[in-house]
Amino acid sequence: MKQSQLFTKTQRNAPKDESSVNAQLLIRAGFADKLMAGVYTLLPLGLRVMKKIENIIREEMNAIGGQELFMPSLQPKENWLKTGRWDAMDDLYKVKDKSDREFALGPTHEEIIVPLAKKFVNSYKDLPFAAYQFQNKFRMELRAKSGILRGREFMMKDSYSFHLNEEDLDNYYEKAKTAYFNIFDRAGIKDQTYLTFASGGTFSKYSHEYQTATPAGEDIIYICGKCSLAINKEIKPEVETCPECQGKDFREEKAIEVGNIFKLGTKYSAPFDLSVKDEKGEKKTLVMGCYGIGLGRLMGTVAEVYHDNRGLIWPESVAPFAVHILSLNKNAEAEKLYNELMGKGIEVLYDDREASAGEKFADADLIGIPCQLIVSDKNMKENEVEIKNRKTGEKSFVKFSAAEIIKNLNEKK
RNA sequence: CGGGGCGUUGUGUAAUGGUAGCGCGCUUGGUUUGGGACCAAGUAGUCCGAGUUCGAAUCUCGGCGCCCCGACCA
Repeated sequence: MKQSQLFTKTQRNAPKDESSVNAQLLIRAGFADKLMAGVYTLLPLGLRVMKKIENIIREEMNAIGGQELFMPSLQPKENWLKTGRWDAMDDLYKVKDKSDREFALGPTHEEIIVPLAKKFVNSYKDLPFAAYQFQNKFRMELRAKSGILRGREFMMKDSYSFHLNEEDLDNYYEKAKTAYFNIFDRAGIKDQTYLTFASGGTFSKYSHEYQTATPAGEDIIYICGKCSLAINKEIKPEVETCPECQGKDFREEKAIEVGNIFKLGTKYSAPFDLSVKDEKGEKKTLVMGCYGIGLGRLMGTVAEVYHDNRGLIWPESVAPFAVHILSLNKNAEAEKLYNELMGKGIEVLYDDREASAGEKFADADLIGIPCQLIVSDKNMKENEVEIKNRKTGEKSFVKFSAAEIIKNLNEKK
């Protein structure tokens, strides 16, 4: 994409009403715009990052047999009454239509997927299965905060698995754990993301959170020095030794909860009487698991983990573009290179604006595309392109040819 | 929901009772082009409502909004 065509612009100053790093940088660089507290528009650059994250998650969910679907946000009150959450959940958005009929704006989708499963699942032979979606969730947070990390409307991947018995759930749950680590690995934050014991399991004693250690985190976790499993502060008083390795050595870190998986048991299947006949003809209420990842929160977390004083530094896997061409001259070379790279399927942002070199460098560093290609008269004298790594600042010069550039990029992977 | 802070052009700020000013952006013209260039001329603002006062961005009351701390967060 040509940067001159991009309708968003960078801002030199951070907005005064944002103090979190993720919001300051994402807004300054033109990835997001705040509509109101806890509600953000994703701008073209931000949406590209979100789609990258979404695709990583989709691939990993498909790999463990997840089937993608899409459920509504506007939901009938009756379903929520059935589980008791119409009254019990105080962050539920409730809306009325003209005839005073009430609806919920979905904060999660157990109330929808369980009745849905009931329509199709009749036999133990239909089990197990897992379904997932990417959907905006609505939660009436009393206090939205930390930029895009805690919003009132936010994109979430939620999956639900359905099983005949606990053993089968355990089996799938372990697969989900692995898939989640793959996701955080591919998003570039594996090294600082910890599997964390937390409260909230209705079936097992604990649920599992994926917590990414960063000073911007809202949660406090205790990381076992021996096996790197972590324990959320909310349950630490109950847990003296590491449940995994019996270690007693913990270090405290602030962390962001980027994912959470639960064994739900029959908590939601029972109210809707979601059951099948087993091999002996006996009625069995289904056992469920649920698995969530906040995509916006993941994006914000990556921003918190990867930035410097000049701006964002995206991992290649989630960067809005693979390369950023900075044209410092008025000749046609940069445009040619742009077309050639695009022709080879490379995602390119091309800074073709009438702007000073310094402004282009500053904006490129702010936007944080991992690889900058600098085309200038100086470099063209040698018939070269300068390749600059956003993260390390390392520069290399290669022949002015798309093939040479691609070769160089591949060598660095 | 409790506590604290804040609300001035698109954005960041100054003006503490007396002419709403500055940087950036944007527009026009010209000169520039390897780390947010320069000159000139323009553009645009006191969150909303009430009150005090000769006079309110400034003081008072109410509302709305935003940020931070806490509580809350299947």
